[in-house]
Amino acid sequence: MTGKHEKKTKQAINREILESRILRSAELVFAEKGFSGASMERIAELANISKQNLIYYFANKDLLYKKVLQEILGIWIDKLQLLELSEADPETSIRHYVKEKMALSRDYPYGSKVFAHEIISGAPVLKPYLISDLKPQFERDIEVVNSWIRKGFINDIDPAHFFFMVWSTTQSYADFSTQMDILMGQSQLQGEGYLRAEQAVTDLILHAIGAGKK
Amino acid sequence: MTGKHEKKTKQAINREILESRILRSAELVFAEKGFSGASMERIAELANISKQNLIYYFANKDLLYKKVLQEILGIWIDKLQLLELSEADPETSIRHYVKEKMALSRDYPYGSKVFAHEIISGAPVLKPYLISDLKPQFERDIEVVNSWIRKGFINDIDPAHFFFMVWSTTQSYADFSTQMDILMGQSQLQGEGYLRAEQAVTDLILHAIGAGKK
DNA sequence: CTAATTTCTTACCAATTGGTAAAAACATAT
DNA sequence: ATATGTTTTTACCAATTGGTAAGAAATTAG
Repeated sequence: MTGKHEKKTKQAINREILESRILRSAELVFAEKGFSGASMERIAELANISKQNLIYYFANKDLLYKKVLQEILGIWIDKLQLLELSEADPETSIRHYVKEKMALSRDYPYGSKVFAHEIISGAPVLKPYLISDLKPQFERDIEVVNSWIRKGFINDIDPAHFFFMVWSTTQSYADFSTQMDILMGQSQLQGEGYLRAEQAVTDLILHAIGAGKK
Repeated sequence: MTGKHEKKTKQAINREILESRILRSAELVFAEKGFSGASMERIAELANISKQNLIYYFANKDLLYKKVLQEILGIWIDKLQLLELSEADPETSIRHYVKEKMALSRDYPYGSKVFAHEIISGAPVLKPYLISDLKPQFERDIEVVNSWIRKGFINDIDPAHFFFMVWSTTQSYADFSTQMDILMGQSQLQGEGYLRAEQAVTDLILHAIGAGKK
């Protein structure tokens, strides 16, 4: 009745801990260097184990990379299809959507960067997923926006390009944080500053589509 | 009187041709793999010369990478500071700015990707330039936008975040083209389709700041 | 035509890469 | 306590990496 965790041995517990520590290290290294630039040695070093021991847990680099991408996607998939609640009015939906996306950029910046490297490099690993999972969802979301337009809730915008704008803008707070930190000063994007960013982005996007003016 | 090209030997001409062929090849490889993932061998292969011969023209990988970045920046710097013409009204200025940025993404997609890899990786090479060149220009441009706000030409937006939105949106048409091609179909972003993208982005951005409504 | 210079090729090389094989150390179940 | 896994270490290795050194080939200048 207690699920599958009746008997968790010391080994099993340590394994979980170590595997997630490895995945975090891998995420960091892949975020900084991309797939080809990342080295197993460096990932092992960050996880405080030997390279051979790393390979014991993740048999090869491709597999480790896929696991990292998979983990990120697991988190993103939910949040990326927020327009499920299509019955809500545009302003509420979009506010929620942008907030969630900005939270992802703040809370999982390394994942976002791994993702960005992968797409920029031509999505060699992610392409199948983009086709099978993201595309249908994208088309559903476009339909939601189109219905808003038909009902006169928002301007007659191009939904696809609108989504591209929202994605790239929100994601840039993770991917291009280096540039932003330099231009604004690092402190400007921490804590309260990040809230201000969220507010600014939300306002710009709501105005862009003419939402909330009935 | 004819400048410095009175006597261009066959060698000098070939050198120029070959060097730019190498730089184009390098741009491509760096765009796909980032700095660490790119190999001199692969760059040489694309340029149809031997690795050793490549090294004869560009003594090492760091130097070649810097040259590629430098070349891109040379093109970008001009176009990135379009708000020089601050006497023009906001709508005209922004239309021009977005058009130029979209043109850069279309005409120099590889350069844009190299740039993106570099920034995502923490801008190890570009950081000094960002501080010394981009930042002052950024602050001037922010002042221009602020003056528009004071004059009541546009909404009371946050200029910094507005620029981040314009940059990330326009640049994503180069960096994330793989994703867009999958979602929209490749043909949708070629020729006429790209013009539609430009129009959509311009409209969204103009509405976002409330320009052109006097 | 010859000497000087530039370009390209051949032959290497040390360091790093991802990965294998096997035995030692450790933990668990009976 | 011992047999049975599990985890970690030690010892390698072939392939690729960026880069050097030196000579051959081609071009240019005098």
